[in-house]
Amino acid sequence: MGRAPCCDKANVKKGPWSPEEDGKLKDYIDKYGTGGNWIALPQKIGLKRCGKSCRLRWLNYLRPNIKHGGFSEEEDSIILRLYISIGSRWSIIAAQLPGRTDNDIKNYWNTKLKKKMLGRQKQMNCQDSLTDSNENTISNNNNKSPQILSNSALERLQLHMQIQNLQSPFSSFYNNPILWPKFHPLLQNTTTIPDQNAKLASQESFHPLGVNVHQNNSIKLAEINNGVSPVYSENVEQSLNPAQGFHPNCGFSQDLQLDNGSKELFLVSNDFEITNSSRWWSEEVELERKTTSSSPWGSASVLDQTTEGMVMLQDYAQMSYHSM
DNA sequence: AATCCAGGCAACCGCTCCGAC
DNA sequence: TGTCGGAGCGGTTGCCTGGAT
Repeated sequence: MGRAPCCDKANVKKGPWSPEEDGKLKDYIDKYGTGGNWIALPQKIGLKRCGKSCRLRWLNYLRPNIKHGGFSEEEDSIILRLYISIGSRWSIIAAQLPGRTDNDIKNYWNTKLKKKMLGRQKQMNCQDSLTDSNENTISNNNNKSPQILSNSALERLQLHMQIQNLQSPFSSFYNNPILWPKFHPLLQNTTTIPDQNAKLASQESFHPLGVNVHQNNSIKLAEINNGVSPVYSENVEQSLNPAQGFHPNCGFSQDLQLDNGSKELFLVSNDFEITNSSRWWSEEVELERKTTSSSPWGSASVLDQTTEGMVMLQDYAQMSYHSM
């Protein structure tokens, strides 16, 4: 038995907003605010729109100081680093970019930035298949059978495979579905765990990388954000709270240490050499990386590529349970 | 000039969260 | 403590536009 719809679908207008509708909505909110009830708002104004639609229109388009398009390199790097760190939490990412909306950032990532970062993906897959046919059997199977996974899952899996390259000394170890069947992307669907807590609990025991990541190069997430201001907001802090669904310990409880006392998130990185075959970002980005004194990921030189990979893999672990 | 196709983006859908009762 | 309903979020859809053929 589903929920009652939030509005009368039959009598609600859909599709693009007209300038008149925009004007009505903006004028009303400028004068009276939203009144804390989006559902009732369209009736007050006389708009034949769903309240949710009004809210979306206001937040994404009519709200003052909204910026559209023209993302700067700095914004690119912030988006990239946050996506790697926390995944597709667009609202949290948007909170770090004044004037940007979550929808804008989401669209920008899906249409441009992601492609930029995955630019070398195909080429690298070809190289990998020549050098390590055994290890890439699963990857090749994915390429041949995209229907097995959704496009997004496949894409994340491809990113994941790149991270495995980053962790090359152990990749064949933890990529082995026999050793880690519960967490293998192609096998995890065969594992039935009744509730999310059980999934999270089971992930806590997954430490394939724990054997080599404990070194002393701690960084503060705040420093990732160009050292200007803490990258986390109250929302981020909330999202990092296991009770709120984000589990910082997903597979990496010893790598991610949440210090609630100081309200700073510490990540632990390790050092290793970046080679062409282990690089997952595009040629374009790599060129920039080599030609600039600071990291192309922004001024956060403390965020080495290893950390990028580590946190992205953690994020992948998150994705895994969401897709189950 | 007409058609096709891919990219970009606004908007919708359905789900979860969370506060009020 | 449980239920209800609004708010918020992320994924997805579908339309529009511009470039290629």
